[in-house]
Amino acid sequence: MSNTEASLLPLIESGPGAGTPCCPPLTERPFTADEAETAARMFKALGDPVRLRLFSSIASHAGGEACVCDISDVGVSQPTVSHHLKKLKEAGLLSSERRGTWVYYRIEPSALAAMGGLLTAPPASA
Amino acid sequence: MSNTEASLLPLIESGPGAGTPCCPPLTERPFTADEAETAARMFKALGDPVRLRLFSSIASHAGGEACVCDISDVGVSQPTVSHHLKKLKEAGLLSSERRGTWVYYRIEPSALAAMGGLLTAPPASA
DNA sequence: ACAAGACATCGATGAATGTCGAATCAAAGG
DNA sequence: CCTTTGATTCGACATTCATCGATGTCTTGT
Repeated sequence: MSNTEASLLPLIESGPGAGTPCCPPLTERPFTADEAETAARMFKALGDPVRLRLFSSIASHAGGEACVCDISDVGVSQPTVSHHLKKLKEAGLLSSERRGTWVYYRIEPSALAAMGGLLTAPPASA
Repeated sequence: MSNTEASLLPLIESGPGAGTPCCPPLTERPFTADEAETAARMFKALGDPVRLRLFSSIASHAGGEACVCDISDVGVSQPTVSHHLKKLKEAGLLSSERRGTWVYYRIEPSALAAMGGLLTAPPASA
């Protein structure tokens, strides 16, 4: 009931205005403090080996989604897996949905695109 | 343990074989433990607001390089700036060179490309 | 109603991290 | 040689983080 996650600002807008990433490419101009704060949250979310394996497992799964039971074999305990999935969800990289007994996690494509946009840097055109 | 950094594996090959990134795209298949360990180091390096501002400042600077004195205005002390630049260098994202009084840091383009490659994910083709 | 399975939350703990001031090193100039 | 300026290293500290076992919640099947 405690909707703690509602207080977290979404890193990627999912409603109208979607497709407008949080920040320009890293090479375009120096980031402001706010932009850096926002973008760093996403990078930090993927800056852990366990989270990266979980994310990769889900992303490469059929349909871009997977149930927890299918990706829990990453060498850490079940509560730890749950903890990391929560972190990825809070960073806006995943969304979850319960279907019967199982909970399915799904990749948030816009977040993936936003991070790719930060690193896509063709400065030759300028 | 004097040469601590020498024990760190390079994240990006800079000799022959350059252009072969450390890992496939995140969406291609589940990462192995080793791949996750390698890729997570790069993401973690950019997972700090100060480091992200420093990196962005250098990347957007003319010539893709900048001296420390030009990018030290990020709200933290100068030793802290030096500390973060060292971290970025250890992650393979920057290289440094002393020219007279000043030290210049430069973006490592292959590292930027490698990270972009991880996030470049057109799963629609499958 | 009860038991079992899947997943989340809680509380604790050891390790890693970001930050600073002081000290140190390196180059340039008087 | 000594001082000044730019940058790194050192030592210390507070905070954050990853991890675990125990417990709680939700759903299904008996």
